[in-house]
Amino acid sequence: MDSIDQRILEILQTDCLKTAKEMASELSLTTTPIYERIKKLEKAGYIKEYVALLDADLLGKSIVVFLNLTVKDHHASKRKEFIKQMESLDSITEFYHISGSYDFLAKARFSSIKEYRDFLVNDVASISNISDIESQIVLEELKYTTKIII
Amino acid sequence: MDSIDQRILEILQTDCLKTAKEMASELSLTTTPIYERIKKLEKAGYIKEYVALLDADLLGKSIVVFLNLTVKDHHASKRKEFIKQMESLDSITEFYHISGSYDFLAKARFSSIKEYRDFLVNDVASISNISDIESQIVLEELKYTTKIII
DNA sequence: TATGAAAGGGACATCTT
DNA sequence: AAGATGTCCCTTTCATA
Repeated sequence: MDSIDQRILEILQTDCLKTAKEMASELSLTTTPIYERIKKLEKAGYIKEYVALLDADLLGKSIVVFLNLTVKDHHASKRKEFIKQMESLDSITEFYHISGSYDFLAKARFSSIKEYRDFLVNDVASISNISDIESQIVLEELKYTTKIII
Repeated sequence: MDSIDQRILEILQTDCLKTAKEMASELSLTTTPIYERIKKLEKAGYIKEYVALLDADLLGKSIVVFLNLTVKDHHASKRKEFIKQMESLDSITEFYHISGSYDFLAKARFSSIKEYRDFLVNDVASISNISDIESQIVLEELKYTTKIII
C-alpha cells in the first residue's frame, strides 16, 4: 500500500469505470502495473464492491429517516434476535450499534410518508424488544459521499 | 422505466462491472437493448455515479461518529455560512438537515479517537454558530448498503 | 515491479426486423 | 424496441528488463 495504490483507490472511489489506460496516463505508468495493483487491492480486500449510485429522488424514494432506538432487554439472545429482525427490513439501509442516549441508529428510506407510517405500524411495532424510538426525518441532504479519505 | 430497467438498476447497484453480455443472459435479451437502456438511464440521471466501495477498517478509518447539532442563529446568511463550513470538512461524509430535537445530523469518519478529538477541538469549535452537539460513536456497523430498493 | 507486445473479449455503432 | 454483425479499444497475459 504505497502512494500509487492510494491514488488508485482515490480514483476508483470517484469513478470505477475509468480505464486502466486513463489511470496509467494520470499516474505516469503503463496499463500493466495499474491492472495488477487493482487486482492486488481487490484480493487484499481493500475494494469491497463496485456499485452504481442511483438518484433516490428520481426513483421516488425521497423520504429518508434516521431512527434512534433503545431496547428493553440487553441479554445476548434477545439482542441478537432484535438485530436480526432489524437487518432483515428492506427499508433499513444502515444500522448501527451506538454509544449515547440511544442503543441503535438506523437509516431508512421510503417513497412516501404513508410507506413510512406503515413501516412504523407494521414492521417496527412487531419487534417486541424496542422500548423507545425517536425519528429524525431528513429535510435536506446537504452532503453525501461514500469516499474514504486515505 | 419498466421492469427491465428496474432489474438493470438492481444489478448495477450490486455489481456495476457486470458485462452487458452477462446481464443480457440473465434478462433473456441481447447486449444491444441492455447497452442502450443503460445509456438511457445514465442520461436520464437515474445513475449518478459508478464507484468502488472500500473497506474502512483495512484502511485504518474505523471510527465512525454521528454528530447531532443545533445552531444558534437560524437566519439565512448565518445558516448558509454554517452549512458551507460543515460541508467543507473532509471528515464529514454525510450531512443532513433534519427534523426533531436537533437541526442537523452529520456522519464523520476518523482513523483514531485522537483524530476525532482534534476534529472537535479544532474544526468544529471554530464554527461559531453551533449551540449544542451530541455525539453518537458507532460501536458496531450492523448493516450498510447503498442499494435503493425500487 | 515496470515496460511493451500480443491475444481475446467486450463496448459501441450501424443496420435490420 | 430488440436482434445481428463488425470494428475498435480495453482488458488480460506473457516475455523481458
